[in-house]
This record gives sequence, structure tokens and C-alpha cells, in this order.
Amino acid sequence: MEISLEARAELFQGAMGFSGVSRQGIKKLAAMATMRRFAKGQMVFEQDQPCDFFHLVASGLVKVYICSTSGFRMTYLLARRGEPLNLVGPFTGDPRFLCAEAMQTTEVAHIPRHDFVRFVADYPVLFSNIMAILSKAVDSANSRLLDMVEKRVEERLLRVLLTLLDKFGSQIRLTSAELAELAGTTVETTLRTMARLRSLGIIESERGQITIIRPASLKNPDRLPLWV
Amino acid sequence: MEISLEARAELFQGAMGFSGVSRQGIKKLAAMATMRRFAKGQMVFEQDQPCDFFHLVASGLVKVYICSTSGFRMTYLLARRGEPLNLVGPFTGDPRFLCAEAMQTTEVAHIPRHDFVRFVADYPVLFSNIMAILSKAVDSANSRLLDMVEKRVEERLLRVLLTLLDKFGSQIRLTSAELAELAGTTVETTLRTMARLRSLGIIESERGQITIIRPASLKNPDRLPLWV
DNA sequence: CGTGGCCTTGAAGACGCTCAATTCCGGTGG
DNA sequence: CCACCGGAATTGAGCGTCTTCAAGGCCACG
Repeated sequence: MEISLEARAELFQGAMGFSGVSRQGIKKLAAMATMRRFAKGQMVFEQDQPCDFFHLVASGLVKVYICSTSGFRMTYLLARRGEPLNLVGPFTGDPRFLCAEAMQTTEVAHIPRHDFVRFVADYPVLFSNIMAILSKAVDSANSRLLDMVEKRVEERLLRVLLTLLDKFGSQIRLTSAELAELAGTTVETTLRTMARLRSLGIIESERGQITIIRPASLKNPDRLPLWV
Repeated sequence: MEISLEARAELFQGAMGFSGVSRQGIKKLAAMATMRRFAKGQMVFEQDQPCDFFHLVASGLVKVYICSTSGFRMTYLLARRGEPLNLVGPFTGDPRFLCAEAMQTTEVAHIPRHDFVRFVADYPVLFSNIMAILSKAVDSANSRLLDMVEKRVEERLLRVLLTLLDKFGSQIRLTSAELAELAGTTVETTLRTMARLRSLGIIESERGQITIIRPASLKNPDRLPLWV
């Protein structure tokens, strides 16, 4: 975990929500941060734990999800390098019910929540940056709510695929179980739907890997893409 | 609409999210605000309009909802005196897809968004207040997402009733259509479910009015109440 | 070569939506 | 004062979408 101050500064420099912070500020951030490595499947933080740190992904991929008492999961966010895991939590410190789990070998930068909050107070531009991000997150959550009520699984999956296409390109390395958690459905239904999309020539898929063949077929900009 | 500066100050004094602001700050807020009256059914703001004002309800009741292209609505928030309608919007100014509609004769205070943002920058306590509120709102939205996927209509309605009970007391003056929009279902299903609850002796209902007879029956604190 | 994770497919059944018809109530206007 | 009209509440029937349960095959990795 011996990552240089310089490398950490570079991470924050390009991170989502930190644009507009002076070079000097970035250095302060880098000095406050500690790095930690997570293996695939390891939890970065768990449900109902108080929030003591701000987390920023440095490498790898982390999924943030909500989990019901009955064990049903809904993936909320797929975060890679430069993306924060918990923008809201540090301000209150209260436990939420989000969990974050590494999907690959992953490195995450941690900043103690009080340091982070103090820093934001010193750099008001962060305030509006954060608000802009939250605004998208709230809209995305609301939009998904509508989808869950009135859209069929196929449309929800198409929307998820479109979003993943925008973010990760046409090669998507996810299992059907992971897709199901993104679309809010079961593995079986996901598989059946993917089979249909495959027969339509829209996608190809192998074990743990989906390739989008005809991106144009997904573009039905009824509404904005999700924020994943 | 000739409401005294004093009365406006009193409104902001007790408003959600403004605790901790000095008496002097409250006066500044009151000076920036203008009041406007809305009749039942009138829109306070509409979908896809740029956000130019911060809105705070002074009297009456406003529902904030999202609306899909197919016309399906989902009520997001019932705001009464002292509750803000759009905490996020003023910071970016971008159009969102929320609408706000007066459910009764209602008075709303408006503050130009730039004035509001500048004010928040001057009173950092507002920052954490707003974050605390947003935190609840995001959790509530996520929690509803889970409910939509895995809970049946009856459970969702019970959860809505429990939330309304906490906020408005055991006398709830809403129609079944309004309940349906809160629970994310149709009027017919709502009616059928309410009939079942009535036969169980949990509620009584007349035209446009529901009375919760046995509040204890609703308390199944599987998870936190919604934020309405 | 065995085990576990992932993919696949079938069949059954439930939940809730849609459509439709009817009644009830309150307010409005003649 | 009565008749009408529109919104609200009810209830029935039909049906589509998904979930659930179950069984089997495939692939990778230890």
C-alpha cells in the first residue's frame, strides 16, 4: 500500500466532484488519505455501520447496493477509479443502509469524515460539485422507481445495458446475477430476456461477458440514462 | 399577499433545514422571499423547467411527484408549512423532472436561486442541515425501490399509512387515487386493499378520509418509515 | 476429476393491472 | 327544492408478466 503522495494527488485531481480545487487543496486531500486494498468479494463498508470515512475508488471496481431484510439486493452504483462511494454519509456520520463490495481487486482511498467535512467547508466549490452529483443520483433513483412500477423487465434491462454501454463500452464483464441486481429482477428472468435479445442480434454473450452488437437498438431516449 | 416581514421571518425560523441560523440571517432570508398563493390543483413548478427559485411552503399542502411519459405518477413528498420543495435544484438550476402541485389553497415562499445559494455559502450550518435532509431523502427513495421490487401492494400501502400516521396523525384526508400514487399502484388495487384493511378493523374510511383505528397493527418496523 | 459457480429451460401459479359497469355523494344550476 | 353531473368508491372478470421451484448442462479451477 506504499503509494506515493504524488500518486494520491493525481487520483484526487481527476476524481469526480473535485474539479475546481486548487493544486494546493488537492495536495492537502492527498495528505489526509490512506489507501487500502480489497480482494474480490470483500466489503468496503457494510449496512448500518456509522460512517467514519469518505471513500474514493483508486483502482478496480466496487458495487454499492441496498439490501433488504429478506436478502434481496439492488445495485445502486458501480464505481471505478475516481468515483466516490459515499458523498452524503460523511456529513452526518449516521449509519445508512448502503453496502459496498469490491467486485475485483480494488484499491480505495479513505479520508476521515471530519477531515473531509472540514475540507469541503474550506473549498465551497466542492459544495456545488457535490450537489450536482447528488442531484443526478436522486433523479436516477426516482427514475428507477418509475421504471420498477410501469416498465417491464425487458425495458429495464435495456436501460441498464444502455447505461453500462455509455460507461464501460460495448464489452460488459458482468454475470447475469449482477445484471439482475441492477435491473431489479431475478436471475432466471434476466437469462430469458438476454436470450431474446441475443436472438434479436442485439447482443452476444458468453459466460460472464456480454457484448453489445447493435448499440443503436438500445437508444430509446425516453428518459435520461441511469447513474451507475 | 401582503404578509409582513415579521411573519416571513417566523416561517423561516421554524422551517425544516434552517435551524442554527442566526436571527439576523433569518431576517435576511425573509427579506429575499416573496410569497405566492396557489389554488387547489395549481402547479407550483413543472417538469423540465429550469429551477430559478427555492420554494418553501408557508401554508396548505403541496405534493411533489415524478411523472413518466406515459402519465404514470408517483408522489414523492407531501410538504406542509415549513417544508422545502426543492433543496437540490437551486444549486444547479438545471431542470429536473419533479413537479409540485398544490393539494389545497396554499402559500409558498420563493427565493431567487442565486440569492439562496449565496446565503447557504454564508451560513455553512445550512450545508450540513441540507445534507442531513438529502441523506434521508436518498435513503427513502432507495428503500422505496426495494419495496417496489419485493413487497406486495398491501405491505407498501401499510408502510404509506404508517408514514402518514406519523406525520399527519390518525385522520388522513386523502383519496384513494392519492394513496395509490404514494404506494405506486392503481386506484382499484388500492380500494381493494383498503377494503381488506377495513374488514380487519385496522382502518375506517369514508369519502376522502381515512381513519387509522389500530395504529399498532401498522408498526412492523422492518425498516425506517418513508420520508414524505 | 470433482465441485462450485454460472447458464439454461420448463411448468405452474400468483399478484396485480386493465377494462368495464354500477353506485354513491356533493356541489351546482335551473 | 330538485335534477344533474363529475369525482370518488366498489366490485367483477380476464389475463399478462414475473416469480418460484425444479432439473439439468456447461465450464473453470483446484
